[in-house]
Amino acid sequence: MGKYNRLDQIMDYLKLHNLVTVEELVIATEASPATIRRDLIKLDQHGVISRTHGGVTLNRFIPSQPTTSEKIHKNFNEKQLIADVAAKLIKPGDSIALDAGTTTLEIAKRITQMPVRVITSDLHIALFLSEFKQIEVTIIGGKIDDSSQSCIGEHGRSLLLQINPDISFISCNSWSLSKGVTAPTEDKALIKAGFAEKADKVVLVADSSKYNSYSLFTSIPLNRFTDIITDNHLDTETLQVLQNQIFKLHIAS
Amino acid sequence: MGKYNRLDQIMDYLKLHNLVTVEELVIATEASPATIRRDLIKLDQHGVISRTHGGVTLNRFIPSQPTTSEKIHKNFNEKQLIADVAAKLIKPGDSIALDAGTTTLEIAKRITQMPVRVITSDLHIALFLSEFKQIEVTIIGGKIDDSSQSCIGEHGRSLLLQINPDISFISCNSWSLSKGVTAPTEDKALIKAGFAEKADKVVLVADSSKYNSYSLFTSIPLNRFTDIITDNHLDTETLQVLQNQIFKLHIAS
DNA sequence: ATTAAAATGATTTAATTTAATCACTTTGGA
DNA sequence: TCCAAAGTGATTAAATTAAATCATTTTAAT
Repeated sequence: MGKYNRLDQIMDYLKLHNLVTVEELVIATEASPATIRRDLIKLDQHGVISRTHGGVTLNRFIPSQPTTSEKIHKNFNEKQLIADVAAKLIKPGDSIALDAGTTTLEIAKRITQMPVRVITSDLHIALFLSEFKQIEVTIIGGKIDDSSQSCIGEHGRSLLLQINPDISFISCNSWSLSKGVTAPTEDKALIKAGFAEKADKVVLVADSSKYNSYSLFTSIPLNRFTDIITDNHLDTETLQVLQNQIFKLHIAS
Repeated sequence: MGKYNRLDQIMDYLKLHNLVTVEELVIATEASPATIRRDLIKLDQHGVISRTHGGVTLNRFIPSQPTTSEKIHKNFNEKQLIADVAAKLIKPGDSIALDAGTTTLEIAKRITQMPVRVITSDLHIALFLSEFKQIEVTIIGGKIDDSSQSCIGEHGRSLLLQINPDISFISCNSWSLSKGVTAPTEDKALIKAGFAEKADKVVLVADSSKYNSYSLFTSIPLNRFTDIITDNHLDTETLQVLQNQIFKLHIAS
């Protein structure tokens, strides 16, 4: 075979096979076990796979104890803390909307034992939560955006505009007081805005490292939110400004 | 912890954790390694998990070499053969619709390297295919049915009625000449019917073991199909009858 | 063409996991 | 209450995997 590079070969094999042994990969790639192990160490460091003594899997975004690389790269702890605070806002019986993202996935992991109704644009969240009987899951539908593996487009947005959740949790890659929550594409911005449209409480979950950056499309002005949950790394100046806004500011720590 | 039975505890832990070691489960359940291994053997025999030397994962329906129990329980080989035939009907550039199910998932696994557009109601298929760059994926959206982890309801159906795929692949749990394709709930029947509505080719993929059984709701009459793909275990009498119908009968073997 | 650097493969050793066995405990009738 | 059966835990031996080391091959630049 060996038509393209071995790391891609390994990744493709993992995409097709769930749980895999080193030996399987040796056969699939026609490389030696030593080489495979070296490759797996690399992939592990990138955080895309999980390893145990005899097994390898693709990380399907359900990891709870994150790989070391994940901890380093993506301020994991802050997201955990933010999700803790967010989950406390949820009561049994609530209808909640979950935007796509890793922080909202963390929220999802905290409500598995609670009877709630969830609407989401995120395939991982939908699939994950659908395994728990107490939870009724709705996915908004539409074209799948590769990078986030979530739904975009008018079809899904129209559903968001028909539904009135108790709480809507919105994540973002960039937010600021002047430009609000912004998104890199119009599609994503429209979906995010949809999440903010009909909910009783509209909650932003965003770590401080994303504050004061922005993308091309403004999605939601900050004064649309009823609550903003972030971590304790904002400087005191910004903190004071944000505390005097219409929304309630929660500092997770 | 130990409030409910250990097997459920293990399953819940697996739902949350992707790749797991025996030792982790020992800690989570407060049982001995020996007991955990005995439990894992049971779960493996039921086909719900995969094991290697040091690792355990939940089967997330992407297995390619199935567990032995799967082979026995669910006429796996027939589905493979049917999917082989089905995949051959697909050309690069096609728009195809995939109903929810394991047979259609097998079809999905055969088109990962082909540039096609896919619309589906199945969360597993959507998530799986969204990992491949060549493929544009759309999910119909709506409430998630627990048992099949696929979308049901009017919202998704409305999208199906707006779209005109080249080929629609429909699976089923029961089919017969007199009652057509039937489904256990009205919701599921309506979605299946939606898949048959606008497609150029409408293809039934169904193994012979499901022939001449039926559920409560008729979804699609057989004469709506342009092609039916099944295995070679139909008796000669039925075979003759089915060969003289309006659809083209493919026997996978 | 030559050489240094990187990547790979093979071998041996160490670490880890599993399987098998047996003793002990719990459970559900008689 | 007693007993049999099933389930559980601990121990040891066997099997499997990973890590470390070194020789070999490939690669890329001069």
